[in-house]
Amino acid sequence: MLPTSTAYQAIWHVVAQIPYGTVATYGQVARLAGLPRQARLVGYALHRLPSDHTLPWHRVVNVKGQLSFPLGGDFYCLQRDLLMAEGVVFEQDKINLTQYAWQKTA
DNA sequence: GTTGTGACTACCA
DNA sequence: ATGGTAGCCACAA
Repeated sequence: MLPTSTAYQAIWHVVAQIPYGTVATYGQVARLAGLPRQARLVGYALHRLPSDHTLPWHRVVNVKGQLSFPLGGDFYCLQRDLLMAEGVVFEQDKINLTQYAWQKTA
């Protein structure tokens, strides 16, 4: 399959395409990036973002519609704020995926 | 080289 | 519904 660096770029490319005000799951991003079953790698790719990133990483959440951070943590609050700034509503620390999930570009 | 960990999911009890 | 387990893969120690 693709070299690791290329896989990261594919992931970043997909994340960059997530529309404003919508979210995608790690698994979905992995699939769209041509990396099925590698949701974990997506998390890793985002964790390993270069310093000059300008990527909407906050639009990627886990399949439960929750943030993959400890509740109340710094990253948690940051991601939540960024999403709320885009009009995404949190209900009980969760997002309604059926409403905000990214419609895969046919 | 092996082992453990992590911004994950799917499957099964 | 909830909780444990297995599969995935890159990376640090």
